[in-house]
Amino acid sequence: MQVEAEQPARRKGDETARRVRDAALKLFARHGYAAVSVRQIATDVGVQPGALYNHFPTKQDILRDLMLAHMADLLAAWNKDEVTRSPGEDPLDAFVRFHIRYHLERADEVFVAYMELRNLEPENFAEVEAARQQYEKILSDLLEDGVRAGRYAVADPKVATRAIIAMLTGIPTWYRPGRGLSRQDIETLYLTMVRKCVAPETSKPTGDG
Amino acid sequence: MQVEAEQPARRKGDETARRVRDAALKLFARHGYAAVSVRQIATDVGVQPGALYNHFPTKQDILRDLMLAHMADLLAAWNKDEVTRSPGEDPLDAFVRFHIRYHLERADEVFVAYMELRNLEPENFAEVEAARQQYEKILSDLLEDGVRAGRYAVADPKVATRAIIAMLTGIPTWYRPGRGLSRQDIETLYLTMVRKCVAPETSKPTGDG
DNA sequence: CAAAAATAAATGAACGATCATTCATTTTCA
DNA sequence: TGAAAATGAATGATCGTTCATTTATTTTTG
Repeated sequence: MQVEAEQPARRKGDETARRVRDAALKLFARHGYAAVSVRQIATDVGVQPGALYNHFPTKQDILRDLMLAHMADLLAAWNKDEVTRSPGEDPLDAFVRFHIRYHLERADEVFVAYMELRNLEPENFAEVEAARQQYEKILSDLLEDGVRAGRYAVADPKVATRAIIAMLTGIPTWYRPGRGLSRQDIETLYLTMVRKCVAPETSKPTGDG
Repeated sequence: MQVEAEQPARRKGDETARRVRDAALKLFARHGYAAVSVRQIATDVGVQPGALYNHFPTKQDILRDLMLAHMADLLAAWNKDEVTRSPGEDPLDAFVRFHIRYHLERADEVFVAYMELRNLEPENFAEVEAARQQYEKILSDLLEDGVRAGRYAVADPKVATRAIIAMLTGIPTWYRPGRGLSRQDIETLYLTMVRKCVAPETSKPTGDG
């Protein structure tokens, strides 16, 4: 007898693996990888602990899976954004908008990907780190191009990249959609700040010190 | 407050407690609170696990101690900075310089204070959070004053506060003194970016989007 | 100042609980 | 019917913490 309506066409095993990922993501985001037990994940999935090992060899592999998938999704989403967007748009504007939207949509993934780096075994860390650098390179290339073209002015594009990404990635740590500012407000505010930050025509220094 | 009139003078015991804090700070910064065992801390201190409980009632209290002390030190350091600095200096410049210097000097404390918030029990979290908001208020007050005086222009000082602090606090996650840029270089680069970010005279928008 | 009493700190061994993981067996389902 | 999935129980290891006892230091005395 069917307890719940399930999609009969879908392979059940894939379904469980997906639910493991979902449960682990939420638990890791809330409590941290090291503080979450395999038993907690299993309980959330509604299964015995041993059953998880039909889908993931170890707890570490669940984390690895989540983080690599996140980085791959992020890069894929950027590539898709690049081809979809209107050709005249300023690349930095596009990046900022993309980054904010993606990071607000996938807050848990982003949070885990940042916080749990140190809990990755070395080889897994190296993979994730490579993807992270790939993503950073998008912005720094874009800044370097803009500097060459005279559209932006930054003394050190690599440092500016770090600064901008830190600024944007910090948003999900405090912003909760639905109360106060809208997503659009956030986009506008940060877009303005980032633009000014790299603007070629500096306003004069405050000059009273 | 509580009346602790008789202070038992400085004893050797304080020394062990200090070593526990030092060891715990380094271990928590490197591996995370949840991933570090009391036994590891005791080993680093050079003592048996049970001996730690002569100085801290629980593992949680070690974390609480580290985080509250960090926040208190941070606020105290700012107050000291405020009275020491030259009176003509722009307050935002002073804040940025202070924040960068302090956060580069105390990288482990800062990292733990940020990463381990979720491992604090509720009442401990509330205390730390209150101090954090107090520190944020320094910058947002300063921005609001500057906006009123026309020295800065930011649409939302609270958001700008978050953005600037995220940007600056991100520095210790990638910057290692001694190779490449000097601390002075970092200060200059970030000071320039922050100034531009809040500058009252905006350069014209890039205008091709 | 030295002996005795009091206090503090550290030891070493243990506590029950929980950890990630394994596995023989049973259930599920194409 | 056969393979994948889940169970339920167990593994040894490690977790934070406790505790009776020993060792070290400080305070109180004569």
